[in-house]
Amino acid sequence: MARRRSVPLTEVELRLMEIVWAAGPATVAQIVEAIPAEERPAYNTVQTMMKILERKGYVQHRAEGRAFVYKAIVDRDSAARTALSQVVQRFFGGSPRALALNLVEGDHLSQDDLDEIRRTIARAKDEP
Amino acid sequence: MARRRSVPLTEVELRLMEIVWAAGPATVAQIVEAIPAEERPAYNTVQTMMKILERKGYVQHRAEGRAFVYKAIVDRDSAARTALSQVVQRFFGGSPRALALNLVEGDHLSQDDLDEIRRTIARAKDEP
DNA sequence: GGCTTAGACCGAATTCATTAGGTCTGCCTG
DNA sequence: CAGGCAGACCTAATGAATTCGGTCTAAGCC
Repeated sequence: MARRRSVPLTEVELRLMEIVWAAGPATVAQIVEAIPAEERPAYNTVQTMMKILERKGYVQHRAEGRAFVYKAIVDRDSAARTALSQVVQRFFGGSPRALALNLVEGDHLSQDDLDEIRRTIARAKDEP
Repeated sequence: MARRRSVPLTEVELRLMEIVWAAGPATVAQIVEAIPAEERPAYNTVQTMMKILERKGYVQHRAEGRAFVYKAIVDRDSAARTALSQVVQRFFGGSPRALALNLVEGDHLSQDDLDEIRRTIARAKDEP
């Protein structure tokens, strides 16, 4: 089995991935346009970042006319899971249970949140 | 109110913080010794990292004899909370509830885990 | 056919993380 | 008192992340 790279996404990389995840396959130009003008980086910057994201294994490109169309090959859920398990690994001894308990015990959640979680657990119990 | 820096901990930085959290205030020499010989970095490396951790606001030092004793000024729970809320912010739209539901709905948790979480929620309900 | 232009490619500059080598100084020991 | 040593300080080197400027090329236009 080949070694997975799975380098974590940095802030800017995530910003670009969000666009590709939301918009589907896109050219560099389209990605750039999707960024509000005030914070829009240079075309070349995005181009470089996409190349890095491809090296990291998050996207693939194919030539379409003269442009490259980049397509996500890691979905958002998967990236979220990776990021989350990083934290679980680093701060909760690799135990998602510890994290969940911490969430429930801390005051991150409202009573409504807790109720919904309880309902969800009850529901899950019925369909194993 | 002054602006907090709260830079996230990198992998190596966390490694050193774990030692300080576990052992309490320690000199650079003590921290170095707490690392298994096979993976032990140079004294100077640790010294530099501790200086960075101080700049980032995770530790403080006081001179004790000729050596600096570093003391954590951010506790582990706090760091965990920061790291976690990073992920919540980045991948769960800032909603801890979304994360909790994701955990419960995904197959990260065993039935036992879910039961315990439910019990914990029930318990929390009684002592608001 | 020459000009314009979009877009890929290359390389440079900056900043932070990580690792570590020298240097300097004051304390302790023979 | 000289030599050794611990430990702080400064500096450097490498590598990744970010940001772009320039260059080159091929397609389309006049």
